[in-house]
Amino acid sequence: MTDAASRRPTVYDVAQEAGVSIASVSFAFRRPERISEATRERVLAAARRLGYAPSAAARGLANGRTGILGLHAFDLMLERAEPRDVSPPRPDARPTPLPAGDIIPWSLTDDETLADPRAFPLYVDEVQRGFALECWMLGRPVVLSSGSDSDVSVADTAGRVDGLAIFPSPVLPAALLRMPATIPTVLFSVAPGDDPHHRVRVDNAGGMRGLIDHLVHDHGYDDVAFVGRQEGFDNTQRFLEYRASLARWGQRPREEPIDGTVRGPHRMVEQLADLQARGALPRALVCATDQHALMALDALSALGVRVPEQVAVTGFDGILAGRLSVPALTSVRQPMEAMGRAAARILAGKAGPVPEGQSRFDAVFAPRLLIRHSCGC
Amino acid sequence: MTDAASRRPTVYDVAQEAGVSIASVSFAFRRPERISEATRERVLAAARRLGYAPSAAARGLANGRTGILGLHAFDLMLERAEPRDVSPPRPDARPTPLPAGDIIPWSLTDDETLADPRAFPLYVDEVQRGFALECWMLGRPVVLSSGSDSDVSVADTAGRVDGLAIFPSPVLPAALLRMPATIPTVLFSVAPGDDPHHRVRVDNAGGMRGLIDHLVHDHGYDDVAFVGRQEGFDNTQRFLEYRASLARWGQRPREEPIDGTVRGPHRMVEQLADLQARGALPRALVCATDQHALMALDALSALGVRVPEQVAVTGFDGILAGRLSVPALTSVRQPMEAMGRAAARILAGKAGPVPEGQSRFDAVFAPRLLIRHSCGC
DNA sequence: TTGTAGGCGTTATCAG
DNA sequence: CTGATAACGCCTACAA
Repeated sequence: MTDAASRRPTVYDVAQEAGVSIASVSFAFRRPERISEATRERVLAAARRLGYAPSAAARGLANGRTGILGLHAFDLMLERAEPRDVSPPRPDARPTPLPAGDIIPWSLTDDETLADPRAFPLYVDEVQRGFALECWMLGRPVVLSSGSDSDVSVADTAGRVDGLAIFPSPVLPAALLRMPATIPTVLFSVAPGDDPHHRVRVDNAGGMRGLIDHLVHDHGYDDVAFVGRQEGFDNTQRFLEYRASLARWGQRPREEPIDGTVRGPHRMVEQLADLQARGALPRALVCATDQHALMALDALSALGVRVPEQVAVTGFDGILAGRLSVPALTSVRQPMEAMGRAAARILAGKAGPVPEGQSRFDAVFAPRLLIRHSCGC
Repeated sequence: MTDAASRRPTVYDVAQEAGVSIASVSFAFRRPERISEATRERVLAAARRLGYAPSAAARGLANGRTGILGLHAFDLMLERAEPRDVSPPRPDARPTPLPAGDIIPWSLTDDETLADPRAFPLYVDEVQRGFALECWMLGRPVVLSSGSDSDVSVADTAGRVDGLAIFPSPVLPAALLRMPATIPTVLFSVAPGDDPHHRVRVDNAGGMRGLIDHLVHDHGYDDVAFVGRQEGFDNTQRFLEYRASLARWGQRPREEPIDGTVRGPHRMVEQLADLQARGALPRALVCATDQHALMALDALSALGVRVPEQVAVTGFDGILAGRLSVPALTSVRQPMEAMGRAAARILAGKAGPVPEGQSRFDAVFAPRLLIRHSCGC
């Protein structure tokens, strides 16, 4: 029969090959102690002979859990493909044939980003790495998924895992609505709330406070502007604490923050040029994220403004690229790896008991001021 | 009944809620065209109300494919955790409780690696990123797994995916033996062979040739030593071509290469110190990988040897850390992202037809000489 | 210690 | 267009 040859071998095939029942096959893999050494050997040998690997799908179905932890990010492609041609995910994508020929020349690899730190690793990547690392220590595979907006991908991923961590996004609330309520969830960088989801986030206020204190107290700057839109929890918190901290020092923030976002259109460059033309550049630019700060650095450089002599610039997050910019970026670093690990531990149920009087975790990590040169130090 | 409340909702629950059969529920999600708009709406509404998400396990079981692509690395923990306490994966790990308190202080995060490029991103990470990126474009989730030696983790992962890409390892051959033969596999950086696995690799010889030519022809170095053990396909190929290229220039390689490996004990530092003591340091050190080269840089620096004035050093791979070292590392960069993407496309069946007369893909990518300062430029 | 049988949640087939 | 019903491959009482 062509069956056994072509099909993926199953417990039945192995059982037959080994001359035992399917239960023994199953036991051989999952309950070694409940079976005699002899039959176990026989089963394993048969399995190897047949090239048998238990189907995770079937197992997942049978015992109600997949054993996998998931990590989902929205619009990851958009975020990453920035410098290139952005094409949205398309499952039905035409085959992009591998270039023919013996050796595929560099020019066909479109790998122009020579380890470009502006594109990788970013915040998401470091958190993801922590998540993956912890999962590996826990001996669990990780599923990574990405999808946007109205996409069903979050729900789809939710159906594959025992627990899911999710990066922030404007469309997150909508996505959460169509997620099964039964699966444990960790939300990164999302405002605390009454929902049943765990949180892992950073103490934005504390970080911003330390930064402003440094700029105002140590450097004596008296005209500190904010760069970045109030979009998302992190950025908003940073902006609010920027204002609060300035107020604490008896300073008034600029009327309107400088517009900027990492994705999509903004007016950062024009606004900066405009301010320069009017001789009204702030003494310091506190940016919502490192990516904003790096853009500001570029813009200022294009305008011939010297950093930090004329204008100081600071970031937030502490991504690697900030170490490489000129001048090196003063920033507030998040313990991204630790945050990713925490999420994984929470989902795996290895994060200890939920704190007294709380229904879920809300892990707030302290960031750390990273003083480099762009602040004037 | 407590059933419907606690359990994860299934098609049956939705069907009941919507007053249709389970087939209609399934169709509502998978075959929208084969069902009336009205019932479809009704089903979707019911599903949302119940917080229903289809179980990927059940679907995978039913139609024989999971829709996931996998990427497996051996001993990833060991490779990564280098500077820290290395603890092997242990699924039964004791809970590491999240630190208590309002805000988790930095000191408890053990996140000392301030975006340390020596630890991340490495070769694996960039390939992995390419793999993930391509999967996202294809609309497919990725599962990442890691495990060592006699571990069943490769086979386990194989049971979860429709296709699996695997990083090289000394234990790879053994692991492949207990893998189901039915699932498509891509091997990174492994010697071509008769097995049914696809290959994605780099043209080590071409890269090394260009590098040696530069060192010998452009710089006129006449005493070029190799650093690194002949372990694994890449390193061995590099070593072999190092010798061949030198021979082509009429030079003789040193008797024995300088011992070094990224993991495990080696004698690189002692050997270097020894050579220095004897006044026999080579003029140039061609290292098997960037990580070897970075170690060599450290060692030479400790010995007070100036690079590149006294000894030139080169790497291979082109990881980000090489851009940050002092002096910046001359290296041969692999198009890692492109390699990761290629692997994903092959597994997804979107890499076009297998070349004439071949039974599987063997994609060999051209690397690119990255001239920085450590060679003397 | 080993075998038998039922169930896990979907999809697909085939009637209606 | 909709509804029964039979796989799909594995796990696990329960029985032998």
